[in-house]
Parts: sequence; structure tokens; C-alpha cells
Amino acid sequence: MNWVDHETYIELYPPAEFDFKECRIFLERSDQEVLHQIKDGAVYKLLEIKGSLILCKVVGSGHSIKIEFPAKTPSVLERKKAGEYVWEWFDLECDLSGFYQMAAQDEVLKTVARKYGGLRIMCMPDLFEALVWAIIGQQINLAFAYTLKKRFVEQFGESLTFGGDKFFVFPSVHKIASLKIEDLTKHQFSTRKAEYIIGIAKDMESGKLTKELLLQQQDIHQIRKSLMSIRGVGAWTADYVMMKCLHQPSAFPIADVGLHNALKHLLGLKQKPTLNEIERYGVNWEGWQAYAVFYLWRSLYDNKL
DNA sequence: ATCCAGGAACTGT
DNA sequence: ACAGTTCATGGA
Repeated sequence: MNWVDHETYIELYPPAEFDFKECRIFLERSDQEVLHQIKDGAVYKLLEIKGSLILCKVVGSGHSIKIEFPAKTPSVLERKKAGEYVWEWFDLECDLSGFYQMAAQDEVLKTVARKYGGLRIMCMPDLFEALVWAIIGQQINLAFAYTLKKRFVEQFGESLTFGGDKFFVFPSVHKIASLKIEDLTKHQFSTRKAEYIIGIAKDMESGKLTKELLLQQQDIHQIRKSLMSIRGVGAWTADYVMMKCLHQPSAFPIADVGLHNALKHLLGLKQKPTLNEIERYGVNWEGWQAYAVFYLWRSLYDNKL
């Protein structure tokens, strides 16, 4: 992390190929989002750092990102942790030059790569959040998925009220591990999803499943295999989590419906492409599939599709 | 009403 | 390995 601590606020210095506004546009895609809010160009996010709730105001400032703390100035260590979170959230460890080099020569990505230049994969540093969000999103439309997530977070997550706004953090593993199936099904979660989510919380509570253990795996195939051994995690969820949480640029959720729709609209196809066709479009994407998918997802939000 | 949604487990072959 | 079935509910 490249940063400077100014005590009342901190400043991050992202690598080249970064545009705060493009990232913010992606964060604004749903008005049902409960884990961050956007006001006057600033992104507000509540973090839980070593047991204390810390409200962050994240703003783009020329080539840097400033993180202010409107509610209360945190300690040195907390400021550093907040910086590390945002660094990971915006995927700032990634050098995107290879992606843009490839995309400039790629018929599918050429236009979107230029159009959304500086956009990064907006990540979910918290493994539990990434897994739960992916499972919630399985086989239901996104609008309903956001509704379920909102209920989940507001029911089980801690919050902090500041300036008349209420901010939430994602529910803790400990809290969810203690739930019964019915605690979730009464909020319209399916029985299966309730089982998956509580099961994962229990595995994480016991330390059997951690982000560190996954990242220690030898290669991306081993990570994928470990993820898919979890009940409720199939190929799509494993790829999604590797992409959004584990920073694996070659993760490729090829069966994703959003990807299919993006390709259909972008290429003017009459129907959604088959998996074989997508593999052909993506022959050049090797090593950057996750960014290709993310930029294609981004294109969906231009036409309200 | 009908189809589909940022799938996965289960079952039978 | 592969195809078909079930789950489960809201949005368009």
C-alpha cells in the first residue's frame, strides 16, 4: 500500500490506470445497496476494525484517494487498517497495464476498455461477505438479491448512526453461525440458501475456512477446488469469489448470466452466446478474464439492461 | 400468466 | 463425465 497518514485523514496513492469516478459509478449501480452510500461524490463506508466501528468518507482527489473519518478520528493502527481495506476494495495492488494492452487488440473489449478506463474490479475484501453475496445471488434476479441482502444486513449487522444516516457493516460470522434455518427463511431465503450460508458461517467460525487458507493454496486450480468443496459453492460462485475477493485476475465465471447478456447486447446478437462462443471471444483474455468480465458487467449499466 | 434470474445439489444413467 | 430434475421466489 502506497499511503500517507495525515492523522485526521489518510491519503492513498493508487498505481496508474485508476479513475476514482469510474469506480464510484460502479458502486452507484444499485439504490438498494446497504453496505455503502454515496453523497456529493463521496463514498461513505462503515468498517469494523478490531471491534470498533469506524465511518470512512472516501473521496477522489486528483491522483490520490482521501479517506476522512467524519464520526471520530481513529487510532494510528485503525487508520492504517482502513487504508488497507480501501486499497483492497478498489483492487489497487493490481497493475492493469497488461489488461489494457490486451484489450486494445481485442474486438470485444476494445471499446469498453477505453470507455471505462481506470475502472477496477470493486472487490469484497471480506470472504464471508463475498460468499454470502454470491450465494444470495444464485438463480434469482439482482433486484431481489439486493432485497435479500438488505434484510440480512439490517437484521443481523451492526450499525452506526451519524448525521441522521444509519450505516451498516456486514453481519459477523459469529452471529450468523448461531442462527437457525428459520431465521433466514422467514426473510424469504430459500431453505437451501439458508443452509449454505449458516454452514459457511460455521466453517469460518471454527477456522476451517479462512481467506488465508485459500490464498495459501498452490495455484488457482487448487483454490477453486477448495472453494467448490464447500456446500453451496459451485463453479460460478467459486469463480465469482476468486474474482471479487481473492484478487485472481484469471478467474472466469463463464456461465454468468450477466456476462451472457452483456455480450449479447454489446455484439448485437439475437440470442445469448453459447459457452463455446464465449470461449472463442475470450481466447485473448488469458490472465485477464476477471477484468474482461467486470468491464462487460459495467457495460450493462449504461442501457439499464 | 409466463418466463427468467449474476446456480447448485441431487439423481439416474 | 453428463443430462435431467428440483429447489424457491420475485421482477418484468
